[in-house]
Amino acid sequence: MKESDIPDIRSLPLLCGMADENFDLLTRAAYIQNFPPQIELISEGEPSDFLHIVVDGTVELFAKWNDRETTMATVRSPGTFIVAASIMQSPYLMSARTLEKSRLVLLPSEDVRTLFTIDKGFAQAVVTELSRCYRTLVKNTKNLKLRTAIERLANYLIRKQANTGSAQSFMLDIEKRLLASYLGMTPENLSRAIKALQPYGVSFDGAQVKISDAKALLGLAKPSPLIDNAAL
Amino acid sequence: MKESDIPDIRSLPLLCGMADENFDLLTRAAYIQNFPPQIELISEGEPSDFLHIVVDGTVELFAKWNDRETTMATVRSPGTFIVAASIMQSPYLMSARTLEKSRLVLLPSEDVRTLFTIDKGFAQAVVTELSRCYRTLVKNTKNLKLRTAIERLANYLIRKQANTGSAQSFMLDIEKRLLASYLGMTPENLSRAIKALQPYGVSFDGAQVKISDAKALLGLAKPSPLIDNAAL
DNA sequence: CGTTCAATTGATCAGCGTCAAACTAGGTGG
DNA sequence: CCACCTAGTTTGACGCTGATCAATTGAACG
Repeated sequence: MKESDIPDIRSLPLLCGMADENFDLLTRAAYIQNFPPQIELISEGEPSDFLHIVVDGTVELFAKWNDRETTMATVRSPGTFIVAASIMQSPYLMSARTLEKSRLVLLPSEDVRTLFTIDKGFAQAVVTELSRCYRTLVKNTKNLKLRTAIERLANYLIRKQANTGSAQSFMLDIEKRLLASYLGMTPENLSRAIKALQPYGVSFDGAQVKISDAKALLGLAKPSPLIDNAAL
Repeated sequence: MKESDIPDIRSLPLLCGMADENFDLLTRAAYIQNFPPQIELISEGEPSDFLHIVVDGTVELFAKWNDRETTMATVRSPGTFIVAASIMQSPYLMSARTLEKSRLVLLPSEDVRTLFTIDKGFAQAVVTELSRCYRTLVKNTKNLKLRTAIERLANYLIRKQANTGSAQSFMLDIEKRLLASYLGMTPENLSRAIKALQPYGVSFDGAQVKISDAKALLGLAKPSPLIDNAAL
């Protein structure tokens, strides 16, 4: 790892509570790397050699069985993945691929386990991050199992609108095919879901979205903090 | 907590690595309780006051939204639930109910967080347990999203058979309606799945199951360690 | 201009839930 | 001993959700 990379990662949630001497130890063992989109970073079944931290970009976690494939979660900076596999010294249960140009830190799993026992701040950060991952997965699963595709889209738009200043109009910042995957549906189905939201005052013009009747959309979406609030 | 309860719980995976003096501290704060079947232990949205440990019995974790309900996981002894919520001081994301007569230990979340910082053995056990919960949820989600109802039943039967000595015939140890819920389907659908397995040499007589052509069943089920192996 | 790939649209189908009805088995009380 | 009740189970009919396949449109780019 180069000197110049260090400031970028010192402040990551997982590492900022760590004692300086331990952080130095870690940086000597860690890698930082840039990846183009659509690169498969890890494959399920492989031994978990590295804990991955997303510094920039987006990574999709997915799983396969018998020629079928499903998206399990999407990790954005500053998230991490495979904390659990690293801790347990067990094989990956999911594969990961970049969705866009991304920058990752790779920490050798062995060092993660060592640091966990010698650095209290890091131990605290690991357990917090692991809890966050667990709860994110629970919320994701609830979203998928309890809501229809249309309801998932409606809630996504409401969250997006809130994140972009609550203006009536805003831009989608990802391709629709990726959005479809992120929402757990096919691109065809997303097209239909978009049309199905028209009666609720939602109109699309390319990547431009306009919500003209927020109340009607809320009535359909029925957002719940126990599913939609990322901070919880 | 009574003196007589202590031996039962000293050896639980979450507690056995703990220093004696810390364990004593904990037992003075913890509760141990028996519950009849079908009792709702916690409800999603409530503050997470206690970490729960299943000493005996079975607990179902489920979630609701907008009058719909879905099973998220099933916890058997010696499992735990709501570790993540306890650590994060966040509200429960799932509700829990007993499926059968069960015996639980309740540890106040505040003590869990305190002990985590002062007892290394406990910290290690917590992070291991949390990782296990996470990975169990991932496997569960893969099972549900990648397999059809029939395939899930086939894999369940194969696992069950292995657990009961690999005999050709064995008994289901739970009601079919509970099995249906555990496998993420309706009782009606389970009935149909059972019939659909007949061509693969599986016959039911009440709770008695007979697998006459294990090879055919395996060909359908295609079990994978990354989904079906509880130890991974 | 063609080439390419995303996005849309329509037709069709598989999986599974819902509803209602029939069937079964295990108790209970006359 | 039998009629009756209840709850779990099974069966059939039906509909909804969403995937798949194929064809078309649209937009970006060399």
